Amino acid sequence: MKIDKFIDEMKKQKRRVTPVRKEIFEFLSSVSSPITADDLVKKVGVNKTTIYRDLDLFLKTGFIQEIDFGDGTKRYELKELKHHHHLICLKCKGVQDVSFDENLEVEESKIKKLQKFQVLRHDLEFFGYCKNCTK
Amino acid sequence: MKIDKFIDEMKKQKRRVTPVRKEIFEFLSSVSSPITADDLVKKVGVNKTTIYRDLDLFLKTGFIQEIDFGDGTKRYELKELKHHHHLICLKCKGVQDVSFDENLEVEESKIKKLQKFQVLRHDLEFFGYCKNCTK
DNA sequence: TTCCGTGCAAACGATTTGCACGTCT
DNA sequence: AGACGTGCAAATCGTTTGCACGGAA
Repeated sequence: MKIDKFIDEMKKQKRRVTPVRKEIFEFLSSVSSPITADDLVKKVGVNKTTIYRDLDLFLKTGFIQEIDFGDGTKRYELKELKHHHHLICLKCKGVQDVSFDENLEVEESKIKKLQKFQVLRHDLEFFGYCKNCTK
Repeated sequence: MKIDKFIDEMKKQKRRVTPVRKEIFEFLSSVSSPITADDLVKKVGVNKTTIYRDLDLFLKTGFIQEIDFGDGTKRYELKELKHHHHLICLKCKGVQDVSFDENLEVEESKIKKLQKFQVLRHDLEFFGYCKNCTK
């Protein structure tokens, strides 16, 4: 997402576009894998309370999404165009994206029908070894 | 799983089958949704350090699996016969199981071929509203 | 003036670690 | 004896809260 669109959207939602928020957004734009709050603290050099609060705001306003790899630390990435999942390397901890041509909607409609459960979203992560770590 | 099989397997792996471990196992057998370490502390009445250590052991020995719903607390359940996923209600926090007839192996082999990533396992959770909470 | 954004310190909740003691083999 | 199991207190780590200050609308 372009920073201009971010600014417009923030203004539309009556949120202040501060230098700190721009920096957080820019850093999120620059990375290719989900990052932790602590990554942001180190890179942006802002108090962690602010980082957590701004991440919270970005979640509410829909700019980012939260991902949980099950290691006790939440990660965040820009909510981009395409719905995708993650391949997480158990050795080097690297992350790649993967998208399916065929998605899980078929399963979700079955769930709705058979179990009367209304699915809003799903999280799917794959764990294993990446190209470099397989050897 | 029957307690006898648990005992046999523990012995086979040269682990001691203590009263505490039996209780933990029994409680895990009795519940229908994944439980937290704290649930066990309350129910079994054992020190939390012991709970965490025995859960760790059970993970290593393969009796249980860890599930992360992204709420900052890990949950555990017996590793049963059938691979399944969870439907998590955002309102009442209830959990149901769901299994697919068709699994994700097709996708996993594609991942292996296209991205040279060796998938060992995946985690898939669905979030939404259960029957009662939908109204 | 009244929100809103930020920083700092303290609080919190889940999990882990260090150490002492007890128990099974 | 020696390895393993448990309890207790303290430490750690990620995240949240309370409060004060400063700036923008």
